[in-house]
Amino acid sequence: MIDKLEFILALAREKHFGRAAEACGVTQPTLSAGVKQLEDQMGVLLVNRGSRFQGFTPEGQRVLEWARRIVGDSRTMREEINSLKHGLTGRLRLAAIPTALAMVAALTTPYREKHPNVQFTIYSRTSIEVLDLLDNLEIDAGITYVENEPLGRVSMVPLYREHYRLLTSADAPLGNRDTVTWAEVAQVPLCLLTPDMQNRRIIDRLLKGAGGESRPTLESDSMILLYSHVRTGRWASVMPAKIADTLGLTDTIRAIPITQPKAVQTIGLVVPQREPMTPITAALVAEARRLAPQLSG
Amino acid sequence: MIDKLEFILALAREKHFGRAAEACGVTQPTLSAGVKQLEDQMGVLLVNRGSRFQGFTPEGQRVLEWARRIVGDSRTMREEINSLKHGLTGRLRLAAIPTALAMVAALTTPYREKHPNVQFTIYSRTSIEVLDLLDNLEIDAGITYVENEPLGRVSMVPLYREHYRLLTSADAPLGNRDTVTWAEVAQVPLCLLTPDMQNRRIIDRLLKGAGGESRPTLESDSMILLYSHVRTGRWASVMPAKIADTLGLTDTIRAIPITQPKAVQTIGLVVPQREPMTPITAALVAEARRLAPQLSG
DNA sequence: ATGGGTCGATAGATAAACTCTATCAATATT
DNA sequence: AATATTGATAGAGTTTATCTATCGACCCAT
Repeated sequence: MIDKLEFILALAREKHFGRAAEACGVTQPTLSAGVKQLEDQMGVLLVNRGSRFQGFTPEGQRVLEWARRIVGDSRTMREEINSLKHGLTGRLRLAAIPTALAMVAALTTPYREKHPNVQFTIYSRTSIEVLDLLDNLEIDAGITYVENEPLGRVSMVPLYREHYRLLTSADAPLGNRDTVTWAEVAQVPLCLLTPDMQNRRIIDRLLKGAGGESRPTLESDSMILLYSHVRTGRWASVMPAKIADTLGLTDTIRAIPITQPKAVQTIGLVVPQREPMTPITAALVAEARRLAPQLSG
Repeated sequence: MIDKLEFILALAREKHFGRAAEACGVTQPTLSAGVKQLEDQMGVLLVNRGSRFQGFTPEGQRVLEWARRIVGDSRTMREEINSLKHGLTGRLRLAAIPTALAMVAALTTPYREKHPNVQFTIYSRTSIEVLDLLDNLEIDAGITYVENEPLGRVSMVPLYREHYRLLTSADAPLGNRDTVTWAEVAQVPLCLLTPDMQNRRIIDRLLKGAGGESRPTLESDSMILLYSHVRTGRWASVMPAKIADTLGLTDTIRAIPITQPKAVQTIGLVVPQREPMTPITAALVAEARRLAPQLSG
């Protein structure tokens, strides 16, 4: 029964019988039969079909909600029992927005010291995708902005606040300054994240607010790519202080605080709002709470 | 998978493989195999056996907790989907303490007017049994004392307060009084509920508190039996005002308020503390909230 | 001790279910 | 109109589930 509910979850995120089946490790007829069996048991059509997937019926949407809950609980149960026997083992699946990736190590390192048998899978995703993955039980926790997007049925632990820096070569324009304003930054050609990233949208808003415009010379969804360009000394970028510090400054590259306005965004750990949490997730939340005071600033 | 969890629930309440199997509608080997399969999947022993059931292991107790939740959720899901399609249908299983039985009709009658397709099963049970049945998902709601027993993971809606009356023939001693005290009641030979009923224990306490002793001439677990004896005019009893009124007074039988102390016990509706409730249960809670103000006093 | 009774595990046969491959009909896409 | 994609269906093979019958361990009475 529970595996049939997993079919529903897979169908919800893949919106395609074939791919959903593949994700569940079964063939498409098997998944179709499973969905049909659920429909028979409930006595209601759950999925609108017209030779292709056309979303869920109202009843199907309710079943989907319940499936999230029941499947989640059954996984949590397994994990909890396993922890009772073997201590904390298994895999912690985490997704973080690119600008937060650099601080993930601050969470995983002490975590691993306490629970050496837990393995990690960490995805780099947009803030919206992080919440999606959480909803679909594809990750155990996310690290993202906690203020802007409407958070659904999740709990959050604030971790730190983002302060922005202009990364630029020391001999470039503004390169010798101790602080710069957003208005000044708006004059510089920048390397920025792609617009599907919330960080980019925040920076766009700040630039526009300072009377400038966002016309980045180069866009990417990879922080490493942005940074490697800045390292050449011929490009500039705007990054949160945390990641700028982590990536390390050379003698030629400077990270100049941007003031006026001194923008801050809160980044936090987000986990499904369910009691009790899986032991693996609970341990991460504990770690986040421990870490938050040190990071804050 | 979920049906295996139902095996665990049945085993928890029957404490016997054979009876649990019967309760699940399967044979004993089937239930044994189901439990073993769960144990294999979890990789842990769940049940202590020594040629007979000896309770759950610590892991088994955790699984039991989860089973309550997961099985409950899956039933709620089915019911909710069914309600979406056919309106409120199905069976509302209710258990009430004997002294509250008379007021159940005040709940079921308006309920039935709004939801004519819901059927009722109503058990008369002790207050402890009511909570047990709730825990084991054998009933949807209970009506019992809400103050005395420690209530577990349940929500409650207060319904009314019990005031006690001496039921006695008009020509018996005290029969002509407008009020009596507990001390006086203690002098009368009474018909009372059996001591496993909390109502009896409360009355015992009150009698003892008034310097008397509880030596009922007749005990029964049936209010009808008690009342039929009182109706002969040769017996007396102590009952809550609600039930005395409902049973109806004849010209020869009087229900005399007992004062000093004017004892009151709150009776309420108890339902499993789970969000969301089954539609059938939610409707009952709504009815209870609507009814409570009228009943109070 | 010994024998009847109870309880849960086990074996083997049967029935039910599940899942696969192959294919079809309906709809999109070009 | 030709082709590709999508999900449903048919049929075979396998797995899983359930039953009946029986066994061994334990309990309790004699």
